[in-house]
Amino acid sequence: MKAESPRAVRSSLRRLERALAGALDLDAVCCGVTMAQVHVLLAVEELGETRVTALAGELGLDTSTLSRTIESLVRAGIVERRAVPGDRRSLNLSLTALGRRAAADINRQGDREIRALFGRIPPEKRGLVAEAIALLADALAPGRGCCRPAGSKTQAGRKRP
Amino acid sequence: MKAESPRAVRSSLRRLERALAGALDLDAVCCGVTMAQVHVLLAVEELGETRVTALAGELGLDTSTLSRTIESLVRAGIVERRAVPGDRRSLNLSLTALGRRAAADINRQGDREIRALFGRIPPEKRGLVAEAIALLADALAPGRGCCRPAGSKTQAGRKRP
DNA sequence: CTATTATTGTTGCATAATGAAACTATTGGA
DNA sequence: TCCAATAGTTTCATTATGCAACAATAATAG
Repeated sequence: MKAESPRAVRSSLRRLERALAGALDLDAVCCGVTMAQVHVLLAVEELGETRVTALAGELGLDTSTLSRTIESLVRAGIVERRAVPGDRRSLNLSLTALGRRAAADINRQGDREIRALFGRIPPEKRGLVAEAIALLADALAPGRGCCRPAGSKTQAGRKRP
Repeated sequence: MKAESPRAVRSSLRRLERALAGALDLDAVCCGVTMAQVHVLLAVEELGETRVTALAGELGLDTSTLSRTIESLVRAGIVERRAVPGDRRSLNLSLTALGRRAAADINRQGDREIRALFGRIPPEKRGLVAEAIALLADALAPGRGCCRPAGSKTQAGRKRP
């Protein structure tokens, strides 16, 4: 089977998917925040000031999911919601001082893990892997959304008239 | 920032993680089974006859989680549990005819998506990306398990004497 | 200017996925 | 025989998530 046969690639991608969830996230989960919180926290750090809607687009999540995750980060004193002068519906999101410290901790820890990870990759392949990760992430990011699981017997959400 | 700086790599890996969950899984989710079911289904297909315990190790999941997912696949007529002659505790897992058809469908669909994905990657980079995926999956697979989220206020599980 | 429509974020409901501990049945020694 | 190890299942709690309904506000049509 050729190395880049779709089948082999998919098999590796599935392993990758599982391993990423269990490796990247857990680093941070150990630091007192959950997976979802880390994603949001670091996204806010990268984007600077944002809104719930922008963040939802960035992370590919529903605004309701984001709203709740942000609420938890606000309660934890990590994220700050500030009113936007011109529009009373919108809220600007930003990291608090505590949030910036948390981000720094998570980044330190995460960077360590990445170095450990790359330590398990042959030196002459490291550049290649780093480049491929970026290429893959770019190629995957655009296509999103498809349909919902068919296992659902009942529909979620309300139906009140 | 150098392309292979830990920070840049992590950023891409986070995007990759999200995108993978939203792309790979959803293919299959569209086919009437859930994410978790697809992982198990394809793992059983790849491994041939297995047990719950072996599968749990392979996928990095708890046996209780696997047990439930398998139960659902059995109810769906996709997986078969057969007694093992020498040991009445163990059960051999295998795909039914329906399961093999489901796997074939999922694989066809998945392969299409991989080809589409690679279509969005410059031709001269495709071999590199395929190789890197395998390298990464291998480097990530070993290290597993760490600790649990700190958000949990109460402990799960029973405490009955 | 008012009525309608769109946008922003939140809340209620349902579901999927998951781990840990307790439990059941069975097996293999000491 | 009695006890420890093993295989799988069940119970409970929790995180993460989406959809639909909602409230408040803004923007636009008439």
